Amino acid sequence: MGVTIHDVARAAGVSVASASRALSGRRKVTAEVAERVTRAATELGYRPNAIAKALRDQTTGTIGMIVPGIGNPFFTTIVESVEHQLQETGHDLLLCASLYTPEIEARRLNTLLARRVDGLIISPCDFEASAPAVLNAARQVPLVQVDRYIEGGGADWVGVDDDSALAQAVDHVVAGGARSVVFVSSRLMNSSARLRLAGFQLATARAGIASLPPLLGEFTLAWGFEAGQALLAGDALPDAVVCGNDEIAVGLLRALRLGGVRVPEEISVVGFDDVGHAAMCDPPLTTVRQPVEEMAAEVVRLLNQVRVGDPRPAQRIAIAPRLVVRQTSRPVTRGVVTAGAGGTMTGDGQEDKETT
Amino acid sequence: MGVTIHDVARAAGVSVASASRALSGRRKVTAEVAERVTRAATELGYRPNAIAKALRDQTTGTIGMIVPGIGNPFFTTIVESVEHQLQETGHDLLLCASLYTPEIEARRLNTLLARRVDGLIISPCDFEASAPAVLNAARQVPLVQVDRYIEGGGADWVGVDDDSALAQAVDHVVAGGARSVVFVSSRLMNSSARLRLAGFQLATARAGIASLPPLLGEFTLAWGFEAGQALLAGDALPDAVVCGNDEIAVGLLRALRLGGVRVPEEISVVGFDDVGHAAMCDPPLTTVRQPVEEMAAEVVRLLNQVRVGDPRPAQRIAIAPRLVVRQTSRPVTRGVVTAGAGGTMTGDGQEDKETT
DNA sequence: GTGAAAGCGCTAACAA
DNA sequence: TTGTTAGCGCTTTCAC
Repeated sequence: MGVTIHDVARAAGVSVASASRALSGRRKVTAEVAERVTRAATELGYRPNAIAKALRDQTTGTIGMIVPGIGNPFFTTIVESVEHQLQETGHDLLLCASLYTPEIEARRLNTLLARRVDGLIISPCDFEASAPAVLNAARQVPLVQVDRYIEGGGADWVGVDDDSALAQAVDHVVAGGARSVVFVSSRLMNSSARLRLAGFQLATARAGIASLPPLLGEFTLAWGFEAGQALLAGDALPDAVVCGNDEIAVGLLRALRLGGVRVPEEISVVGFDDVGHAAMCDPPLTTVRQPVEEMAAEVVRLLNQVRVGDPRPAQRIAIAPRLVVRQTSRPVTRGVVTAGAGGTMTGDGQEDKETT
Repeated sequence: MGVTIHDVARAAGVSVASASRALSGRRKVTAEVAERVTRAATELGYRPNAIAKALRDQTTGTIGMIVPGIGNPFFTTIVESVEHQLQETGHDLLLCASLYTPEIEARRLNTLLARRVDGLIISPCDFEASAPAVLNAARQVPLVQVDRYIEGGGADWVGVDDDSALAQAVDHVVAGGARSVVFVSSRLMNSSARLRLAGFQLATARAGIASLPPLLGEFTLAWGFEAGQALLAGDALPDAVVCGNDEIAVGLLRALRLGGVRVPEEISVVGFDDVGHAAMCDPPLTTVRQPVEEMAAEVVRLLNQVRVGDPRPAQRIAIAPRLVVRQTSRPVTRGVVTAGAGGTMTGDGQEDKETT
């Protein structure tokens, strides 16, 4: 390291100001100077020091993002989409994981703030415990929550319309003949878990069917597997299971398979997210697809629009998801029209039937 | 933003130097001063500016990491492990994805270098095309490659011993009675694809069995599915398939299932990586587990030991992996001892049998 | 033990 | 158009 703009200026026989102007191209210099400077720069292997520029400009060209865990495919998808959206604005992404721990989350928030990120995107791990640190951060820098959010509505949020999602899932299994449905999801320490359970209960009530006690653990394969075993150990299987995410659904499917239960003949299973593996598990998973790319676009849009200290009310943007019908749910027996629900078996996701 | 150390110093009635000393605690100040400064800092909500500190110290406390794609679960696992290892050293991770594109990779490398990361961890997406940018970066800052590497051996590398891995996989299916084996993997634009194919060919030659022409596409579910269909369309199924990663294996399994082929009765399938889903697919996948945490530890160790400009030879560290036998491969019929290979069906990964 | 001041690399006033 | 210079916030000599 070590060749600075001074070195370039000296080599080109001009002042640092001219070198800076030539390099940035944002101010007029003679073609001659421009030429000499650029050549000197490449010859010396000059690399602009983004740190110095950031200190001078009071802006880093950096957006910080904190998600609970990068192991969860839903979060990696949303990270990818955000990164994709950020390309447009020329910002770099500083990604952190909170490991589902409010303390680590708060620490990450602090280091990102210390690094003077221009904006913050976060999916807070805990509905309550994450609140102080998130609100404090929102006071310093534009901040948008995605997917999960903190209590009190003090900061902007973009996510999925969980009520709509669960209504679609429940209505679908009911249309397939289910009369008893159980919800398998995460414990209620985060907003997603809360909203989805609430949406589920609303949907079952409206459909007039039995809502059995929910099984709440974690958003993981392991918990799905465990919950499946618990179901098998119970007196009678429900007609359908709706899951809080796809990981749970896949684990549950595995447990049911081991228990010799046929899906969807004996029981329907619906997931949530539509991660990559959903179309490749066996049978391919019927699930609610999150509109990840749209969510990411909204997040970035909101981030650019936020002004710290501006007392405008917090925005809340809930995007409607779409049910993707595959083969873990029984075909519709009445009411809803679903083209070719009993049709050919495909696993490549190309011929998924989607409700409209 | 905006409260600086000057503000703190003024509020505490001391000089900025004393404030700095008190805050960092790295130099002596009277208890009285320390107390006044810390109180002023908290009262004003002072946040040290890491950018200014970095400029002054010529070190950012930051490690840059570039992987081909964050959607591939193997890379997310290694990222998590690296992040975990970095906790110890107090460094933050700046994560980027190259999206499997050398041009994007080179750009990421440049912005990371501009941000003056203290070190670089990279899994170069292309064996050849990635080389110039990676070598150039290695000249500026400590750099360690992980998993994939560039041609010519010009930079340190930590990865898995692919020869050992493929030998274990091939020997295992051969021990189960396979006489013809096909390798399904990625095209040879990256080192992993090359090494694994080479390891496969070596292993089949040594085992004295038929090595059919490999099927090379991408490290994705979709390619695995497609390759499976190709296999089904062929004249005769091989006795076994060894895959370049687990994604391929899962996609392939799906295609075989749709084609009505029973695994492992009619054909054995072995994956590579042992990502989370491997234990939960159907049947649970026999695969070679990458020693990810050890790899991450080695990477970080190497990174701390690298000195730019130091002409020591490039290190190459290949860690031996371990075969995890689950249920996509036929039980051993002769030779190798594998405890309980015909035993109970479990899917939770707790009772996986591992070769020793 | 404390304070004044230099300087990290850069850009934008301000002058010329 | 070009050069000189101040200053972003911080830490660390160097005097005292």
